[in-house]
Amino acid sequence: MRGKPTMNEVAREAKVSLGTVSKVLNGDATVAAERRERVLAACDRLNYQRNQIAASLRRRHTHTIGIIIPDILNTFYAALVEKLENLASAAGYTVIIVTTGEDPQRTQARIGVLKQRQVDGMIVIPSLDSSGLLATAVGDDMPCVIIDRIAANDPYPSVATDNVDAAYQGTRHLLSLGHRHIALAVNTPRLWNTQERIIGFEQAMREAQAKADLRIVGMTVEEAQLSISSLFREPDRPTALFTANNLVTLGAVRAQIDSGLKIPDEISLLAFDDFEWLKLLQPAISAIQQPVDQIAVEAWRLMFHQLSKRSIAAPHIRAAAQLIIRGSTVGYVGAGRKVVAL
Amino acid sequence: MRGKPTMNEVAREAKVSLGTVSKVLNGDATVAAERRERVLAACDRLNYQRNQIAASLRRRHTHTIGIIIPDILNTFYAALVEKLENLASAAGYTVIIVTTGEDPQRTQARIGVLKQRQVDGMIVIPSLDSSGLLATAVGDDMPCVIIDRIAANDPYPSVATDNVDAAYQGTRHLLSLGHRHIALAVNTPRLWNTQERIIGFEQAMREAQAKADLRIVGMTVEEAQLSISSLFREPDRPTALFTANNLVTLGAVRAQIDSGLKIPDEISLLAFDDFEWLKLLQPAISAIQQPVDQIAVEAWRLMFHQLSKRSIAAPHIRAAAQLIIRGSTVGYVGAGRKVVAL
DNA sequence: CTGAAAGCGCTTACAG
DNA sequence: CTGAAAGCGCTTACAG
Repeated sequence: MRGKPTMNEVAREAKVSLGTVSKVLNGDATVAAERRERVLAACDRLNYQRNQIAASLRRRHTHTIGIIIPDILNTFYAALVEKLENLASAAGYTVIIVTTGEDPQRTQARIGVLKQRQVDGMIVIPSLDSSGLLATAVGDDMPCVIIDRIAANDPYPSVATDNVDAAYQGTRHLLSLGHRHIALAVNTPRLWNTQERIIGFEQAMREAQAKADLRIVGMTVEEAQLSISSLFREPDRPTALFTANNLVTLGAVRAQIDSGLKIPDEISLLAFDDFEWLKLLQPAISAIQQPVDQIAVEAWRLMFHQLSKRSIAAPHIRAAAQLIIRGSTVGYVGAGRKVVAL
Repeated sequence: MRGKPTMNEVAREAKVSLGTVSKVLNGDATVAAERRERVLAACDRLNYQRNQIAASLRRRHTHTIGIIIPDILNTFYAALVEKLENLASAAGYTVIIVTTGEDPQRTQARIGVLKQRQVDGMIVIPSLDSSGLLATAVGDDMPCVIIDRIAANDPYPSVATDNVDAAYQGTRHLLSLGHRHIALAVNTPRLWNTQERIIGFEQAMREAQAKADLRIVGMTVEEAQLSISSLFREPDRPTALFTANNLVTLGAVRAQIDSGLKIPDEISLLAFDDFEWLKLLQPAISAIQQPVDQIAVEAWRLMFHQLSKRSIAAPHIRAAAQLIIRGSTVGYVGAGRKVVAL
């Protein structure tokens, strides 16, 4: 075997025409059984592998989907990607993953390479501040679905957690424990999903007439750690902290270790986003678990419908999150901290 | 703008020939400055994006690299991928990531799709039991580099942590604390990197004439947890546990929580593979940190040399790991446990 | 049911 | 320095 065999060589080997080989490889039923066998045997003998690039050029689609995420090291995105890859793969699609690092420039550049590679569609988690250029960068003849970070004016179908409700339920849980002063630590209100979490939080606090303490702590773990450390040092600090995403949670746990504050006695902690290691901490950290599988499934469905030019009934999907109660949010007894302080 | 503009349309717009457009877009210097400008302006006006599929078909390479890993949710692999993606991207390559889930069948299938997609090369972490079919699946005209899980008979260049030395150093550290009975918990000796870690461990133990206690605990966190839980219940259990990879570490920490054993007083813990959350546990867990960045850099270099048909001087690279000492491995005082038991 | 031929959108000798 | 033409390896009307 010298070089890769072409379809032409298979045709010669099987003593049929090039078009016939193509047809049997594409499952066209109009080929006589006997010739089909000859073709299959020839493919086998030559160890033939079809050149998808040539097929793609001719067919004018590549069976490739671009996935655009901020960062593959964030396990929330990694979980989404893993699920999407399986879904796509099962449907005969392959996936190209690119990361933006929250950089609008890089986002635009990566979208460009995806378009040059002629992806059939894109599934994107917009990077910070990129929602403006998204529509022009992606274009309007490109099937696209937005996940997780949805903006009000996105022209594409979308699927995300019902953030307002999730934050509302989480806050209600904290309130039910007797907390009256709760801080919500968020990365930045410039992200729509964060804004929604703020809305849910503030609504629950307003209804309970409790003190809503909103803290903007930054996009990185280090920034969050610093900011939350100083929050913990405030004389009138909250009795419960609700962290609005996984990076902030990481910062909060670090800050808690620095401060020596006891969980849940001195500070209750509730995390948005659930992870394996939250269960390993002592006490384990309560969390809002986002419906990652469901988001991936719906996103793929939305994508697949667009690829097949089928119409989409409900193009904006919100999936319910789940509150998981662990040791970090139990047994707060109201003014317990003050009693201890006496 | 209707449909995507082709290079032909750009040529017409710029009033030059098709070949001239191709030349300026490919940086060919033999085009008069004035015509070059016209072409660039036309590209701009039409918002032209080159069709890479067509270019790839003609050029007979795609500037695409396949990356084959067991699992994207494992942060060790994710970190490798992230680094490799950046390196490749900087060199004008795009990357297709596929996962094997440790399944040889799936590995073979995924390699097949990568070949059909005409990737220029593959960087692979072989899945369990796949090293036999790897050479035949990949073929010998495909540039390939193996990382992390190297087998003795791999015909490709490779880069990995110096596992023997890393395990040796880790074991020496435990011995220096006074431990005489140490268990090494491994996933499976069918993996070459695991075998190497066993060798380093056993060598250090032999030299110290201490009791080497090798435990095979399985590939999943759940299996490891079960197996280590029962280890912890043995009357004559070891005073230190060395976990040979990150999944086993996860199982060990779960088992430790179940057992209520105190770290480091009742059991010292040293982990192969370092992670953010190991620092957040109380006490923090000591770890062997693999040189992820260096592995990625060397792997890319090896790949790039093959792509450019340059010769490779040292095709089998071993990079040194680093021992990071934290609270889980301090102050063991020899027979301390027995004293407490009196 | 079968094969000859056109064409997908580029790159690349080649002749001028 | 420029353009006309061949060709990358397929798929797909089309005529038979």
